[in-house]
Amino acid sequence: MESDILDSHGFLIGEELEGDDFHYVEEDQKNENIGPSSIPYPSSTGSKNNDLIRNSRIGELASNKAGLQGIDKEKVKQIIYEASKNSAFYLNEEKKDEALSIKLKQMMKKYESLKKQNLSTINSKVDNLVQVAERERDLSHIIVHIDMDAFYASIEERDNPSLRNKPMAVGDNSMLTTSNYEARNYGVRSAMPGFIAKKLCPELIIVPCNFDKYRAVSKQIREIFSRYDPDYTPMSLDEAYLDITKYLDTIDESPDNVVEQIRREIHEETKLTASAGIAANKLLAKICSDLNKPNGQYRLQNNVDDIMNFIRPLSVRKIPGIGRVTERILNEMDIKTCGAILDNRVYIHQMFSSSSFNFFIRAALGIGSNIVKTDHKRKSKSISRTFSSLSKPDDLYEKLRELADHLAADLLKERLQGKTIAITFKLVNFKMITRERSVKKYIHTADDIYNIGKQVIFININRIIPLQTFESTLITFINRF
DNA sequence: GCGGATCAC
DNA sequence: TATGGTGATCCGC
Ligand SMILES: Nc1ccn([C@H]2C[C@H](O)[C@@H](COP(=O)(O)OP(=O)(O)OP(=O)(O)O)O2)c(=O)n1
Ligand SMILES: [Mg+2]
Repeated sequence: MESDILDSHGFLIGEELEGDDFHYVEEDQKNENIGPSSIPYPSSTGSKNNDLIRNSRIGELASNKAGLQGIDKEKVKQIIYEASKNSAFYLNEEKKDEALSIKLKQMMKKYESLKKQNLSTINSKVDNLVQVAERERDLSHIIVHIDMDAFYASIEERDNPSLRNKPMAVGDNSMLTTSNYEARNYGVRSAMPGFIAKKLCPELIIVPCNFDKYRAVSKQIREIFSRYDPDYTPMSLDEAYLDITKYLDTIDESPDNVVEQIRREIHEETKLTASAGIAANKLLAKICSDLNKPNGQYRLQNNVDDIMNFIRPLSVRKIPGIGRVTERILNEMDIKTCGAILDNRVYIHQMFSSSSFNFFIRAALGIGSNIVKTDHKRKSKSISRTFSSLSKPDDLYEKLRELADHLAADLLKERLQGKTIAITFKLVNFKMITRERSVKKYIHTADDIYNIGKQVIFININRIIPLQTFESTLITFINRF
């Protein structure tokens, strides 16, 4: 029963590794071009379909993250929709949305039947599980999450004062990595195509990425972090967790003052601003770092009452690991806030896997990992490129050759070898196909990668053209030498 | 072990 | 004209 229906959507992504710590991302971006983006949010459902079980990725942008005071969210949605509709990208989003709606309907059937049942026996069992979770609460650490403000954009503004006080974004006409706060007032956001952003804000200035600069600044701020916690955990170029419990023992200062000082040092040494959250664990610190952004900080006291009062009214979407899809699933069950997660714990228990249940409950209780460590072993190394569509096998092989060479060079830098190779194809209709293959011997050379990739292409040639994006990943590592 | 989905930045 | 790149996890087979 656990979660037969909910099949795929993988919740848990971050926290649930929990016992240890969050995941961790190192030196991102290598791409020269422009790069970035992840899961675009494009469109908006300008066309109103009354079906509530539909609309996840469509719209929902104007998240208020930073401003949007004066702007009309509906207008923004409309403009994005007009610019997106009928595009291959948008059609694919609609298709994914449709598939999700079908799953949701199934889930709702189960949910409705649960509501009719007498769950009193389950009830006490679930309450017991909540108590077990509660026992894991640890309020003995002071954890800080630091997050630079509009990171890439702030660096570009710093280095080119003519960009200041104007709506500006970093990327190119195809994709933006981030925008400054002025641009956010127009609805311009990370992972938005530049050409759409310009419809929202015709005066928008778009500057190209300089990843080397961002990496250099990242190095600077990490050095500052190390002064306060040598074991700090970097989560990306602009973000890290620190456990300043020990540091506080060495001085007579409040957590707030220490964090003020960290942010001051960042500003003095980089001329950039950061925001921070201070709380008992990583989950809460992360949520807090967003509250007074930009250039602010927020302290949540290590106190159960304060924590519960803080988390109860929070939208589930604020929980790291609950994204667009999971939010929509929960909303279907009338669960919009963390408090509602607790209220509906029995249903959550019946609807989801036990690990998902634990993840939701812990989040709703404000319980999270407080383990902050630097050590990290990568589990995969990948390279991907998007290009104008290709259909001739030989062209695909040529692309594969380039990627294989590049990947092999990267592997060499870290002396890595692996025994599983994954090739991901993104078709021009944005459908993605992954084919993975394990080999007996560890591989690391460009030729090995190329030869395996070539077979994979050959076997799948009919379903992967015309091709738009090509990605090659090596997994299952051990070190060479 | 594989393939699709989700999530973060 | 045009919707990224990198790394990780979960679920159902
Ligand atoms: N989909 C994304 C999201 C972010 N980034 C890059 C650009 C950002 O500058 C940087 C940090 O991401 P954040 O989510 O912290 O966003 P910002 O720092 O830009 O803004 P803020 O933290 O003030 O909201 O990562 C990216 O390339 N692609
Ligand atoms: Mg940031």
